Amino acid sequence: MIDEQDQMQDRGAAAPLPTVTDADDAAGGELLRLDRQLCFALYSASNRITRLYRPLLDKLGLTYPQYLAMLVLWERAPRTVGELGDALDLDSGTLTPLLKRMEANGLVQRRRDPADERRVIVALTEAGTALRQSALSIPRTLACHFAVPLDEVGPLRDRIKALLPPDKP
Amino acid sequence: MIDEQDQMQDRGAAAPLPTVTDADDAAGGELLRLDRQLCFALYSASNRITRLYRPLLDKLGLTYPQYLAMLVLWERAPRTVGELGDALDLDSGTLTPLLKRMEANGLVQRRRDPADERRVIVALTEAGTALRQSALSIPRTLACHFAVPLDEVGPLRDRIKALLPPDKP
DNA sequence: TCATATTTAATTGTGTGCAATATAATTGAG
DNA sequence: CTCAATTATATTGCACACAATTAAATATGA
Repeated sequence: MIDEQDQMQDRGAAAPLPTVTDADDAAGGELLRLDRQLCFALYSASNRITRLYRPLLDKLGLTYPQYLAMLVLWERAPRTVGELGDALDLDSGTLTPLLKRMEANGLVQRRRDPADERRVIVALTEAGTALRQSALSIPRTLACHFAVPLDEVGPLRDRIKALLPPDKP
Repeated sequence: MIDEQDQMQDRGAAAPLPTVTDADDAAGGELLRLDRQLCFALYSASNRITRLYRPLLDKLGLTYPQYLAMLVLWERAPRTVGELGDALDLDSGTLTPLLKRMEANGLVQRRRDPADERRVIVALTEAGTALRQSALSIPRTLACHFAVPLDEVGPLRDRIKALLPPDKP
């Protein structure tokens, strides 16, 4: 009853979304609304987080993707470009120039693997290893910006990780 | 007891993360692990979704950010560049060239607002309006890739949207 | 009114992302 | 053993993102 009345009210008044009709809805029209997009929520949140990291990472001389690469290398180094790409889900077209910039900044060293000259081994320099100390406070600093209870961050992260299966089988 | 034994076991064996110690953990060291990063989950999921959209959007002659701009314009057009930027959380440095490419492709028209020459009004062309029909099937097609029950997509999306407050107050 | 401040886009420069392609090294079938 | 696939990385070209700056138009206040 109430629902039907509300619907008729919406039709009767000037439609805020003139392209949306019953047939349109059946075809998927209302699924095109921006506020219904999970993908836009992810895209927008990712952009926003990168902006939050920037002032912190500027002090370390890192960009956000470079910071992610350092996280991987701080866990285990040296690694090949391919291993780094697997960990970060990035290809060589992204990583090669990124790693060259990091090498120019003295954080990593790149060299061919003598055992297989196709591979390039990425190792941390002294400066790269030492930089980890300056990064220790970053996760907690950033978490202060989250408008969600801390105990919900873990479950939310795992939900997002479960959303899409790996695409390089 | 068991916890302490486990810890000592970890110490005794070759440490998989040699930089991680008690003092390090206290300082936030384990928070640097990539698999603990909410931000990387978002970053990676966003990249992956863009790759999933690409083959679908190629058929419409759109990139993923261009598709998002079209979603906004399909809901209400014309709009100014600023309104588009508010909706998408993007600035003119991103939107101006993006909209120029869309104009070159015949999807939108850009013109100065006669009432305020600072503003640029972005309107849909016939082709831009018509393209919506071809996009109707996209959300459902993409949802098939989600490894999460459909009734959890909405709550997950709202959780992500609530994570970070708007940064342009 | 008129100089100053604010607003709105555009421009510039750097750093990603990624498809497509290229190149060089290694593997493997015959 | 050899040469055609395969593998690992690099290169090229295009399209974002965004900080910083510029430029033009409008609003504002003394």
